Amino acid sequence: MSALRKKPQNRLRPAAISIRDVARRAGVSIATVSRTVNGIATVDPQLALQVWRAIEELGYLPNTQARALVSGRSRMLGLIVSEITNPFFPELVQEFENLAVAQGYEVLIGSTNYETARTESLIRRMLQRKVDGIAVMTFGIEEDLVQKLVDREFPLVFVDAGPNLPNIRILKVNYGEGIRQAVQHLAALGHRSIAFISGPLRLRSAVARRDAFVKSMSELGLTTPTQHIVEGDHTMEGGIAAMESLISLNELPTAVLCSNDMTAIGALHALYKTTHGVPRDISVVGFDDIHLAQFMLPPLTTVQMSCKDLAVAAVEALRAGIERDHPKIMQKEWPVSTRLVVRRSTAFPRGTLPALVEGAAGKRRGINAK
Amino acid sequence: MSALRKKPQNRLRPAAISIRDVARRAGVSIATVSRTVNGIATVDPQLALQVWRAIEELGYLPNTQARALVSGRSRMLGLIVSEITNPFFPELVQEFENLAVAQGYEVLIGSTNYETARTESLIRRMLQRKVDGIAVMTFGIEEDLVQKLVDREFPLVFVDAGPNLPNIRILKVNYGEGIRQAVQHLAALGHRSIAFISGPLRLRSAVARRDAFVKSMSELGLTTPTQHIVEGDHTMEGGIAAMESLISLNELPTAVLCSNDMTAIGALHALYKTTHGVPRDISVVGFDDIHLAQFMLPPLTTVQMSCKDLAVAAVEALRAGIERDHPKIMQKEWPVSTRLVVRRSTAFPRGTLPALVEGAAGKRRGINAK
DNA sequence: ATGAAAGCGCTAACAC
DNA sequence: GTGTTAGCGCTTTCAT
Repeated sequence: MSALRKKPQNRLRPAAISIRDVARRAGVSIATVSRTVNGIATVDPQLALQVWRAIEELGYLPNTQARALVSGRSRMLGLIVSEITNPFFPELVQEFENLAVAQGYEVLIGSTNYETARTESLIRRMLQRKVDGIAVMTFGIEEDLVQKLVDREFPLVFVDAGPNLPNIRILKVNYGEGIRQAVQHLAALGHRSIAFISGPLRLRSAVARRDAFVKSMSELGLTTPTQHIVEGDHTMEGGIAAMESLISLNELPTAVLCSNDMTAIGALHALYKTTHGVPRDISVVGFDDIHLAQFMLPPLTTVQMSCKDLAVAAVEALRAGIERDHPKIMQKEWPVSTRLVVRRSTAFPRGTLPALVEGAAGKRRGINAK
Repeated sequence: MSALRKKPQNRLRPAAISIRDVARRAGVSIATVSRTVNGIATVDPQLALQVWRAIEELGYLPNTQARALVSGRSRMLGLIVSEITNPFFPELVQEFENLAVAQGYEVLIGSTNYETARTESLIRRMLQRKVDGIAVMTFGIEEDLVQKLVDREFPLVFVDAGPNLPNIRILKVNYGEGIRQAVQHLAALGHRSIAFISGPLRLRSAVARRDAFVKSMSELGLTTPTQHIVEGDHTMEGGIAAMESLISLNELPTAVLCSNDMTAIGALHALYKTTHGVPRDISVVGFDDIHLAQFMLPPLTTVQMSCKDLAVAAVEALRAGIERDHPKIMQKEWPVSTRLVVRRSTAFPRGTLPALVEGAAGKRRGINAK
């Protein structure tokens, strides 16, 4: 009874159809099956046909694990985002995934929730699953966590900034572009007192957005008092808190630019609660242009950062790091542009002539118009 | 030069630290390393210590692919959702992922976008990656796609309905509960003419929600004319269209219950565009209670279906199908409850005495109050 | 053009 | 209690 026993069958599920079954059925060796499946040109067309038929009949699916084990490549990409529940990220995930799948990659997603421990375990898990590369789209990450990844000489993509190393590629978002358009739009309407609700300032991308705002303002000869730059945290709750602190000020701004759309939605909500009208009393501008933005009340004027562009750049940059024959293998920086989308949450400032005329004509209505 | 060559090094990245390196460093066999890593009790504590130290020093991470190959289990769970960009799903994904990771599983996510071809490729990819089980949380899926999965005798979880087979577990959402509360809440406020915007009716869960509404209405002796039940598609755009068709009717309802929150947000938007006030003219109720719901203008009254509960049930039901020694291995149906959350988008119907009193007192403000 | 065989990193049976 | 060893399913030499 001992010499005959071959397969111990201690596995939990019955073994699936394997390459050997196909080979037997097609009357060829497993090498030929492998070659056929991988589209190696030297296989006799006749044999290839037999193999494909056998595959069809048996419903064979190559075992990805085994393939990965022998090839050293998993064809999986890691995608790390800040918070999957921030609507911007699902949109990004969707685009990223579509592109990755089209290139034959699977995507492992993880959100850091801004927690270091969580991020660490995320990275360890992805490393262990042998992803071929990781895109860190958190718009900022703590430095020593970066180190963990960098040490592995492993294809990586960061947004905005990252160590200058051969395996690292950076997506350079041109915040200036869109934010300048936003500031100029507000200035053209007549706004002079424009506040800014930033993201969490330990994230470099949040700093970059704030700096772009300050720069655009000074280009127009406008300054922003310190108390008109409030730190938020890129959530609706943070937007509410920041807007409330702005409202409590003696000098209320006539417009507020937010570091992302969730913050802007929170600001809208805070204004609603305190019976301030948007855009009648205060104009609000967001950043990201999430799908939801156009459905806000009023529809949100916002700076669009295209998820599609971001995802395309991320996937291509990763592939450039992974695939030996990628055309842009040497490209380190991948540009992403931004632009303003004007909707209904911005208008002439309160008390100005155009605003009064508009108000009388009743053409533009903010919410809470009393 | 031929007899000596061992490692062909044709792989793309240098081979990582393997179990053999650890064994060598710790001066033990690879079996001992394996036992140590897997927490097998029979290992000598002294040796175990040496092994752990070696692991530490080398930064060894066990290769998940190899583990999966030999054990026949990948410790990956598939999670299929309808649309990752519908905010309900990221919340679900988040909860699901947290639970799965806590149990040592990784999650492969896919959204069908209601496309059959996409769903098919999704299923094939997950099968090929050898996930240990799949939770299909699309709230309805086409029957022959189900078949593809069912045939594989593979742990599966569906929502609401699915084939009665040993490997399949069903999450039974108690729609009646929350929807009855919603209808009774509206009826208590004095609403008699309540419309319903459904989801896409080819999805069984959408039908279940509509039926729960009709049943709750008839329990109160209320009927809903056919034209007051409009089919949406669980998107904001669909909610807008459905609400607009409702508005164009001769007999405008005083309240609208929606099959999900996105539909309700669309409805809010449509009402805003046509200068109808919420809740002054029309009360709106959503379903799901996504995080965003409380930040809508006005904050949305909605039926909460807890993501957490849903995720807990899904992960546990999957584990019951995967793990031989799971306590609830025989449980086929996993209940999930729903309940009403009252916010500001519902009020007394227009023209009724309480509404007039409220209006005069100015206590409750809807948007667009003119 | 095809097949035989080595071996990817690991687990588990078996021998000691 | 520990080591030796046989595969898991596949790709890729190497020999034919």
